[in-house]
Amino acid sequence: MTPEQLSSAIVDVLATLTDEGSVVLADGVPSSASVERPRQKGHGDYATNVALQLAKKAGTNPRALAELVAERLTGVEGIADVEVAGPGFLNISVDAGAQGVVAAQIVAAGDAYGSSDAFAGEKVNLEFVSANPTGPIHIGGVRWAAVGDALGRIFAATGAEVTREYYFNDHGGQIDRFSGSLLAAAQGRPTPEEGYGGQYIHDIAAAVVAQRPDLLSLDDAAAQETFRAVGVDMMFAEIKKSLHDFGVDFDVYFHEDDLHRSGAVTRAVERLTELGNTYEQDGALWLATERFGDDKDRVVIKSDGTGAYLSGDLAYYLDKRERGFDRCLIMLGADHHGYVGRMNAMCAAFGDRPGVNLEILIGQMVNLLRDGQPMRMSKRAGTVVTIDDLVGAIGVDASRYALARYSSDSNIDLDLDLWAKATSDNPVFYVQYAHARVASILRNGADLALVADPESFDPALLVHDKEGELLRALVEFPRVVAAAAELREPHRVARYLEDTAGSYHRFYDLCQVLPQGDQEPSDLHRARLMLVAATRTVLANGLALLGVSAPERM
RNA sequence: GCCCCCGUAGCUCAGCUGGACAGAGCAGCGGCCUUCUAAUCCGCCGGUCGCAGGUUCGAAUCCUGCCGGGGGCACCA
Repeated sequence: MTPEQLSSAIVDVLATLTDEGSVVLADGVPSSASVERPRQKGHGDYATNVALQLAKKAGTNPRALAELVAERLTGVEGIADVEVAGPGFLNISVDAGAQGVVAAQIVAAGDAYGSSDAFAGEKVNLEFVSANPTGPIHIGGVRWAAVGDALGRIFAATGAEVTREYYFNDHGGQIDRFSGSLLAAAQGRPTPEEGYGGQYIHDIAAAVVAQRPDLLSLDDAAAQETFRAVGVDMMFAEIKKSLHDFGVDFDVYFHEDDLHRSGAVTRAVERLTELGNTYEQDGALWLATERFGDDKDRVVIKSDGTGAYLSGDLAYYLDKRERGFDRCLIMLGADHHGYVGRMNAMCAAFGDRPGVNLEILIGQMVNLLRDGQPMRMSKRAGTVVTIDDLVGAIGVDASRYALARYSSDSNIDLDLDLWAKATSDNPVFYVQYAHARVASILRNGADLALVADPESFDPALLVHDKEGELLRALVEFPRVVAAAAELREPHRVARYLEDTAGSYHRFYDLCQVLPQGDQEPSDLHRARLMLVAATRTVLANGLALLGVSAPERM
């Protein structure tokens, strides 16, 4: 018996009561009832507040309505007990057998367990990281690499068709500053004002020179052009490799420069002009974003005739829509939150719906702590912490887990010393250890010729407190995944896994799974083995959604 | 000045989109290993949910105003 089944059982009872006239609901019978795991022990396996929510519409008091529902619900198969409590809660206890059968269902579903069709048929475009190719990816970009990729996996699990995109800003002035910095480094001059410093600039400059030895005999303009052409590609290859090593690969690397060269920018601007949303002033072309909720109007074509940064975004958005994406999500750091207003306004100016067709997610800043002290970062001094630094310090699994474990709304302080530890302080180890323990039992069981077998599985034997607790945790998984997709909050999966790992560890502590010594395997051993196998399915599937490995041994 | 995010136990954070006496991990104190991996488990200690109003049968959760922290307010990208 799952919470979903319980919900429809409650709805059925309400329908029956309505049909026979003992209850009259103003808005009719709801399509579902909220079913939750109570926090408090002694409040049953599940609790629902339907009576509290419907009492007013039924023109009665909550407890009276609850009593009516409880009476009918008690007779439903699989439900062991129903109590009315407090102001009108229904506390429901489920039959061990009805609860236990889900273990076999989870094992049968395997990799697909947790998936749903909540977003079936939707084409979702996820744009994230999109760091400028002027340096390695720093810590802020890494947060989105972890969170964005996890979100992509979660969306895919809910049936969406997901495309991951990286917008490659290879058009504007920062590329000039980058190539200028390479040239200066190659010539042994100091980093130009507004340029990029750091060891990587020297490394790339040297690599470019090695590839093009003739370079230094060219005049500065030609040399810089070569540094641009070759250096940007090298930088980009390095970024791609770092991301790949991090377990993140994009389906599309979109070049801003292409939008300008192909005329896509011109077309997008023309479209907005046809819609009456642009005007000329001071020699520039403006987009009237203020009428769509932005603070003020924005320049699209600068007075020198070149496109402002926004012009690329316009064209890029239009391009995504023309490629058939219903939902375009863009993930940005908090330092870009000023963009949200104009981007949403731009979306509306095209006649689309902001928040639906275009959704901008803002992630707050990440600080790193070492020895309890914040690490100072400076782009000019080249003391930026990069993706490779982070992975080098704590590894891919801990990096991804640590970054995906917190709400993106919070700025976070990551203690590198903690996340590097292989101890229980470190949440990723807690979860992975649970998986390793599961794997170990399954291995040992196999040695005894014991496997989780649906034929011999008797779910009614799983009557222990900790078995029930674990089963109820496992059953939550699909709801958690769906909520994580709906709310764009991958951290819910991580928190859920910690909770479930805890339930497993407690079960493990009190319930012996395998026969000991010369003991003959009993049906209880087999039933518990099925529960363990189901736990493996959930932990492995959950970790996979976060892009974190599920080790067989630790 | 305006905009966005945050403010919950000593620390780091959850809190199922308003529900029952506020949760977890760590830190502190105290327990359990001849038995499936003790990186686990159990108990104790610990909170005016920043402050003040409001909405509600019910508020950490919604609204308003303050206070504190972080990040932004270019014809840069």
